[in-house]
Amino acid sequence: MQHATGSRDTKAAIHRAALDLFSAQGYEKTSLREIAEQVGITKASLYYHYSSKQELLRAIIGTFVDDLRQVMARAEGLEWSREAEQELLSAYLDVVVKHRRTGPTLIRDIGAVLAAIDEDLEGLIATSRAFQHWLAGPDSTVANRLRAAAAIEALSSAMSADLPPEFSDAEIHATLLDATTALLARRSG
Amino acid sequence: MQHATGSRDTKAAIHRAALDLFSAQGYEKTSLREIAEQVGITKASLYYHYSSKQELLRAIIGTFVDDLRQVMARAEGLEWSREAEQELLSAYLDVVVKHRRTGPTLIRDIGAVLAAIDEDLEGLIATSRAFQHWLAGPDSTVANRLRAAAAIEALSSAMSADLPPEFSDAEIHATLLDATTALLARRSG
DNA sequence: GTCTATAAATTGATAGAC
DNA sequence: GTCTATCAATTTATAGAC
Repeated sequence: MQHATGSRDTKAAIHRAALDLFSAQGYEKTSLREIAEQVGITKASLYYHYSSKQELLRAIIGTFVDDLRQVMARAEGLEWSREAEQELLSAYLDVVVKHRRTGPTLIRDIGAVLAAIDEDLEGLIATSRAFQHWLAGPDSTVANRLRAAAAIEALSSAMSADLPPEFSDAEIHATLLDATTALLARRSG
Repeated sequence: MQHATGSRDTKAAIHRAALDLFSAQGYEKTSLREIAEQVGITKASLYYHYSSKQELLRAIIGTFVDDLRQVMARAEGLEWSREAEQELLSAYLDVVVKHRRTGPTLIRDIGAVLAAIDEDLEGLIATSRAFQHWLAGPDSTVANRLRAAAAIEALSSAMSADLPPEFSDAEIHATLLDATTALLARRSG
């Protein structure tokens, strides 16, 4: 151990405190003073580890948005089939389950998140709409697009529902894939 | 017309601008300067119509949270049955569909909303958890509670999905009730 | 690596003229 | 009803000592 109480611990403690506070109060409403206070250091020390509030948010979000975007982008130009749909739903669930602890921050402060990671917002919205359209199936009526939107919302319950720790990621995955498939089976056309 | 360009118009314009900006950026990130600018008046004039930022938020939210709480509270002490479930899901959908235009603000800034309406947060969370537990059905396993959470998320897609105006409230209601029922039919036990 | 001190900007809100 | 002017508080961020 080179760092008994060294910089790694402090940096990790800041990360943890920020995740807790962002999840509980939201990004905008949480000040760096508050984070520093919880860690037991001053604001200035916090700036030694993270050069800005946005960089702290970036460290928390990690690759969540990019992972999600990549999965949705796989629908572009892909012909719809039940098999392809199962594959994409499963991949989407993999991402959501993997990052589910940072989910509340992502959902609640999507604006701040997108500003922080400097994603192409227009492109992301377009990709999201295209994915929803694809998930509506071969007959993409308004009702079927609404069912697709409901399905995507249902998948995101992996982030919002607080589940006991003994319920594994695999069980969450299987339960929500099954539930979403049943929902989508109601598509008409 | 007693008020050609009178106070009613300005107050309504403030309401509209605030709803737009809160929905697009969130409550915390939107300043009163920004709202006043969009309306074409000064902050001071805004304060003539609304005595605080919280009161402006209250005017936008209206009875949404209270309506939702009342529906969820109906599950307390009610024995579960398919018929009762359909009734409560339908009532829940009525509320969500009715208030769907203010949905984004409600979801994104739930903390600010609760602070503004001074609801009993503890009680609301308890009611929400109890409703989810009830919706899990007679065999309330962890998996079934997750399915219930997914169902509730699916219902809220009435707020997030942007649908063409010719798609009626009744159609949204019917589509989501059907989809959610199919999802819940996957409950085990 | 952490501190004190402070800068620079923005915010919600108020006083008072017109 | 709307304005100008301003207040008090808070925020993100930086400078420089230790």
